[in-house]
Order: sequence, then C-alpha cells, then structure tokens
Amino acid sequence: MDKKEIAKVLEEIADLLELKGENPFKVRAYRTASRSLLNFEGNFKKLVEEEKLDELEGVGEHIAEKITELFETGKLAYYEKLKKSTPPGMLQMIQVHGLGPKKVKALHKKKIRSIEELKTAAEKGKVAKIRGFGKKSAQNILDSLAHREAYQKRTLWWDAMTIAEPILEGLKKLKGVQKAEIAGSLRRKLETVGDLDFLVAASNPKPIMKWFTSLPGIQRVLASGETKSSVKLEGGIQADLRVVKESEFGYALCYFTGSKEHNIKLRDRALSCGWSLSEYGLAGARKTKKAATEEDLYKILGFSYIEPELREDRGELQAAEKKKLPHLIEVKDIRGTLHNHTTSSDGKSTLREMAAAAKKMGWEYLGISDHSKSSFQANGMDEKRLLAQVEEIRKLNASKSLGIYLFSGLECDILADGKLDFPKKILDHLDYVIGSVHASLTQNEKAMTRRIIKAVENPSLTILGHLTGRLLLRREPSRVDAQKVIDACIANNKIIELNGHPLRLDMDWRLWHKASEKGLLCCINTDAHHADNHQFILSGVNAARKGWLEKSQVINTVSLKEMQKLLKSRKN
DNA sequence: GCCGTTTTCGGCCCGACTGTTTTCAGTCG
Repeated sequence: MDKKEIAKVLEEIADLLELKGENPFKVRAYRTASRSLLNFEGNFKKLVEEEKLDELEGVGEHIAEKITELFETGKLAYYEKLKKSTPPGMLQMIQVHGLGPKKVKALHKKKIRSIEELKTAAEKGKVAKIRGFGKKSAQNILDSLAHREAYQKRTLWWDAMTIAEPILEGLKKLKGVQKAEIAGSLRRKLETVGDLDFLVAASNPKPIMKWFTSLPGIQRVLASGETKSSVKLEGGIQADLRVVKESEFGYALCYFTGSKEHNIKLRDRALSCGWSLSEYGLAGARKTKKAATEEDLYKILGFSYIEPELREDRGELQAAEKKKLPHLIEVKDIRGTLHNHTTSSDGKSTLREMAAAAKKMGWEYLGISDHSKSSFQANGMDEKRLLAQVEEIRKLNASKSLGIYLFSGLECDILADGKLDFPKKILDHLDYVIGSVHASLTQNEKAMTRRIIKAVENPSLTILGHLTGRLLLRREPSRVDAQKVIDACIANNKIIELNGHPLRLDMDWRLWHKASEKGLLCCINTDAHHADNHQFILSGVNAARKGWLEKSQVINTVSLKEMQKLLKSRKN
C-alpha cells in the first residue's frame, strides 16, 4: 500500500473510533498521523524500511507499527476488526454535513443504518421524531444528502478566486466596513480550496451579516450569527464570513488564514512567552504588546513577517526566527514566458495575437512552443510546419513590428521510450526545447522515471515540461520518482518548468524549496492556449512563492539579452 | 495514541452556532 492509501486507512480508523465513542484525543492522534503522512515528501519506502516512521510528527510507536503492517502486507488486522464491529452505513452517514458520531449512533439505534435508509426516514418524518433531532435537522439532512457530492468537492484556486473577488469588493463597499480581506487557504494560494473565507472589521456586524447571507446565488444558509455566517453558494462551495472589531483584525486575519499547523506553532510560541494567542488577541501580554497588524504580531512573537503563501508549517517559522526567509518572487519580476501555443497546434490564438497580448503584459519576450507531431490529438506539427514557424518567427523578429521578441521553441513529446519526437538536426533549428510527456501516462514509476531521465540526458532538451501531467481534481499525477528526476536535471544542467496553468501547477510547489536549494532552476510558464491565458502567470507565481522561490531561481525573470545568452549557452 | 527545558503521567484549542430542550449537547472549523 502506498502513502496515500495508508493515510486514508488511518483517517477511516479515526472515523471508526469516533463512532465507537473512543477517547477523542486518540481519534485526533490518528487524524494527525494521517495528515503528517500526506505531508511527508521524502522517500517513504526508505522511511518504513529503516524504521524511522516515528520521526514523523504525530506518529509514535503504535501507529508506526500499523503503518508498517499496511505498507508490507496491504492489510491491518486492527482495522479489519474495527470495520467488522461497525456497520458500513455508519461510516457513510458520518460524512453527511451536520451528522457527527453521536447523531449517527442515535440514528443507528433507531435502525437507520445506511444513507438510503436515512433519506427515506427523513422524508417520512421518522428522523424528526428521534430524540435530539427535529424538523429542521431532518430537512438539513435532506439538503445535505441532495448536494452531497457538490458539497464535498474542492475548487481550483483560480475558479474560487473569480467567485471570491466580487464578494470581497462588495464587502469593502458596505457602510461601516473598516477592513475586509480574504483569508484561509484562498489567501495562502493553495492550488485547490475547500471553502471561501472572508474577514471583516466593523463595529456593527448585523447589516454586514445580512448582506452576506442574502447574496445572490446562495443555495443555503448554514449558519448566521452575531459574528459568524456560513453559506453554500450555487455549485456547492461554502463561504464563511467572520466579523471582528478593528482592534482584533490583525490577530483574526492571522488566525483565519492558517494553516492550522502554522497556527498551532504560533500559539506554542505565545505560550512559551507566557501569553495566550487567539483570534481576538494576545492575552497576558503587556499593554505595549498590543498588535494591530499581522506584521506586528509576528514581530512580537520574535519572527519576521511570514507571507501567507509560506504558512504551511514547512520550516517557515524556524526560518523567520533566524531572519532567513526567502525574498519571494513577484509577478512583476517576470519578463516573459516560454511555454505557449498558437493556432499552429492546438492554441486558439494566432502567433501575432499571442505576441500582442504578451506585450500588453509588459513582457520583453515570448517563447512559442507548439506541440510536436506525436501529439496528434493536439494537432502537433510535423517537421515542415515546425520549420515554417521558425522562419515566420525569424522574419517577425527582423521586422521589429511586434514590439516584443519571440523565441522559437517547441513542446516536444517525450515518447514512451524516452526519445524525443524529433531528431537533433531538426531541434537544432530552435532556440530551446521543452520536453513533455503526453502519452503512455500510466507507465509504472520505474519506467516513467527512466523515460524522463533519458529525455533529460538528451542534449537537445532545455526544459522539462509539466513533470507529472496531473490535472488538478481531474487526473492523477503520473507515477514518477521526482527526486531522481530533479537530481538528473541538476546533473545535466536542465531547467524544470513550473507550469502555472491553474489546472496543472506542475511540478508541485512542495518539491521546489528543496530542489532549488540543491541548485535546480525554474521556468514559470502559463501553458497558454489563448492570448488571455497569459494571466495564468499569477497562479504560476503563486505556486512558486509557495515553493519558497526567489527571483534569482526563476530564469524568466532575466532581461531579453540575458535570456538570449542563457538559451544559447544551454544549446551547446 | 502522542508527547515531554515539568522524562512516564496528565494534558491534548476552543469559541461560535444550531436546534433542540428548557439549560445545553453536538457539530464545525
């Protein structure tokens, strides 16, 4: 069993224990261990084999044993036994919003033992008669069941932002609103988010709550109180609003931005200073220690300011303590991108349209990299069309009519055996070559790793495109030993792309910090298939920031002259 | 079940909101 599957089993054990009425801290221990496992980036196999699982936070002797058993045999006696003693329907029912272990048990006692039985019972008014339930509970259960799938799914950061921004603007315009911000994972720029969090500073929350809970497009109001409201928007995404006093805003913003793990560490620090940190302030601190902003709060606790993107408990607090946080790259540092498609393959905009839009972005150059012939589904170019495009770009550059310099590139297929789609003599005509995997995505890890490394060792390749081919929320990443590929790229002087398309964000930000420390260089691209797609540079830079990247580690922050030099030197 | 500048037991975040009940348990984040 792999890491992900094992984490899922641990999570399920937590649910099962909860249903049994076990000690809540024991339940939490399993959840913590599960999350810790998912967050681990290193070589999991090695960790298990060298019996170093207990080095993971929240994994002790007992859970380590269970993980090992699952890893080695794919089974766990303890888990099987637990499952046997709990009807499967109860596990499903605990997933329903509003139903926890106690309520599921109460339902079970009344012989309601599956989602289907729950639905029927709620419709027939049976649920409303159970002690602890009522008419409203029954209706809420029916609502939750009707939208079960939509309520559970996550949303791409990009899509969530297009929903959140108008709401934020609306909040800012309301009378009495002193401050308004987006918080939560949306503010941390996580690639997908579960809900939208808003925070407002105002002395009178009532009219703000009223505005929020009567927004157009609200499917259901989940909660609406003095300081906190939750709604479900059309499409199923949840939006939460908290209103605090202006003096509390900095604390509250930090608290609601998270991550949870980051906050726990922050509270630890406060405790060790003899204070108690909450969303409302720093209790016990002397009056002079009253923080007004997040910057002040971090300073009081002995840290330099930590950008929201870094608040994932991945070493940022240790670095902030030593004043060694990176100076994160910004969108304005970008001078052009190198992975762009045109109507020559599967793009929707012409070469000139792509160039004009890039100029509008304020960029100095744009690399054109249409698909190669094997990407038949994407109208990949054959040799003749490719060379014609190279000629067209050469002429456009010579005429200086575009106001922006174009590089001739190619997104060249890495074939199943690791060979590139064109021979060297063709690729030699280009300024650079991006190698990407588009077919045979389901190869096993060994074959895929060997395939990609073979391409990386090919002197014609400049940049490795979207490492895993994942499509967030749609397609799983292909199995590849990322560490080995990173090492091969460094050894062969190759760049890895951070594909900034909101669906991809590949290579994953979690791998960049360590990789860049080893010396790997990054190219942030948009994989634009339309002139409007240059905007995706924002999501690419977000991911780079989450990966601790600085300007100097990203090649497409250099000037045109330097880029020409860089690409030329890498061709030899 | 985990963890420990209080080394092996005792603590582990806690406040907001709902819906029920009749003063608060359950759920959520």
